[in-house]
Amino acid sequence: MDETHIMQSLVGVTLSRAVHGGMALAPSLDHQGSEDDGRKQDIGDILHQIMGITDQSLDEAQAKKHGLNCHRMKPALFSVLCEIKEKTGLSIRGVHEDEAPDPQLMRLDNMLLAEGVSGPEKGGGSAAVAAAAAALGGGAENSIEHSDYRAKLAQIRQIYHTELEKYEQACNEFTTHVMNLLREQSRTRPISPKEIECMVGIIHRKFSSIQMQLKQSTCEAVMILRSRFLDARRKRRNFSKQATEVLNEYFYSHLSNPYPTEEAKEELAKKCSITVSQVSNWFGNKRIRYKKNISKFQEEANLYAAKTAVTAAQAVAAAVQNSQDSSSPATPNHGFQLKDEEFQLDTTESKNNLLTSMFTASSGSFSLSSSGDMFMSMPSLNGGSYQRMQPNNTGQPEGENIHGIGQAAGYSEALRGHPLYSPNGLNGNGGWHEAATPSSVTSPAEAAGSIHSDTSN
DNA sequence: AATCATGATTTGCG
DNA sequence: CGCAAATCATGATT
Repeated sequence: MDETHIMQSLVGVTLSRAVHGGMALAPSLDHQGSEDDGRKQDIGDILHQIMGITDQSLDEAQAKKHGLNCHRMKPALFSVLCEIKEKTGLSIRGVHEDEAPDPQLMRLDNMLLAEGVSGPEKGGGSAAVAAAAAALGGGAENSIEHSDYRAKLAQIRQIYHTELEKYEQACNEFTTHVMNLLREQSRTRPISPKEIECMVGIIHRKFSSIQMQLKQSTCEAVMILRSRFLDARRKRRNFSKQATEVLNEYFYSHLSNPYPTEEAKEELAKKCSITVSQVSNWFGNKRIRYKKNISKFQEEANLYAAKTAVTAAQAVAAAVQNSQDSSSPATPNHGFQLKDEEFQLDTTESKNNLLTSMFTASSGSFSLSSSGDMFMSMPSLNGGSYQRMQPNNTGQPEGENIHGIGQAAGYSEALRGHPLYSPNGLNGNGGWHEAATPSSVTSPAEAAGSIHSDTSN
């Protein structure tokens, strides 16, 4: 509106100046199409005419202007204009000196900074990417997505900066032009420096609103990019083998109560480089799918139970130093061969210590309330935190104690197949294990027995 | 391409 | 809010 008007006059001024200053327009158009002389002649004629008109009108305008400036009534007119202006008092009207920070703009700025779009060239960006990666879970396997994400982010950043610079430049240019124009006009009408300042302020505000739009759309683009890359559902990745291993180990060793506490979830999440909610998801899925048909998971259960058992057995062996048994030379892992994986005893140390103390303290039966969870709770260093009694399974702990040997019952819960329960799940009351498989499990039962005897003696 | 496996989400309950 | 169950959606396998 106003600006366009100003712009037009501004263009007029600059053009007239350029022409008046002796800049020839002809040369730039002269050297094209040199083959057709007649036509060139025509063009030349037209050009001459145009130039003539321009010169003429310019001179005319200039003369008029000069005449006006030199008119004897001019000072009087000027003073009248000043008076009117002062009376109407529209000189410094609506000057927003307060420079409102605009919370929304601040928000956008902060976000862009956090996303690494603005701010330091690479540092912030990679940090944001790293955070995104952490949220996504998984360590090294999704580095491809990282680079993809980073590339796209860099692209956005590039566009953002280019546009921002363009706006900045355009703003400055325009401001300069307007200021020149106003200064020029101040000779014929009263314009105070304050007014020029005000005008500049208006221009800046206009441009900053455009900038905000840019920031807004950039933010939007980043959000879309983020959601696209972080929406795990769209790009589902299987957990790493090791993570599944850890989770399964926990699950099967806590089969009687596979509900990890918040702390346990955090621990598992850390171990598996996944998020806590992913751990929760995993256990949710696992529980439901295990329960749905246990037979399908029997093999897996045996495997992990065996693994735990052997792990424990090894630990026990190490602790006891084959001092007291020797009564059962049968090979400990007879019934279940560990397939291929080796299990890391990263916490063997603590386990050994604990087992040692257990054994040295008492060789009899341990009346630990939830011995079933014992062996897995050991490595977690915070011992009892995993033990959460399920109100429904009232019969369980005692049952294990009936067994007499806490350790054996502990790590071979799955192996035993819960012989103490009625086959078809005595608890239809909604508790875990209402459909526990009967002792069908079994084949490794002897193995459990062997270990049992191993350790108990 | 069918099918299964599996992680994530939605829905409904207490 | 945490869970179970149903469901969706994608990855892997055949």
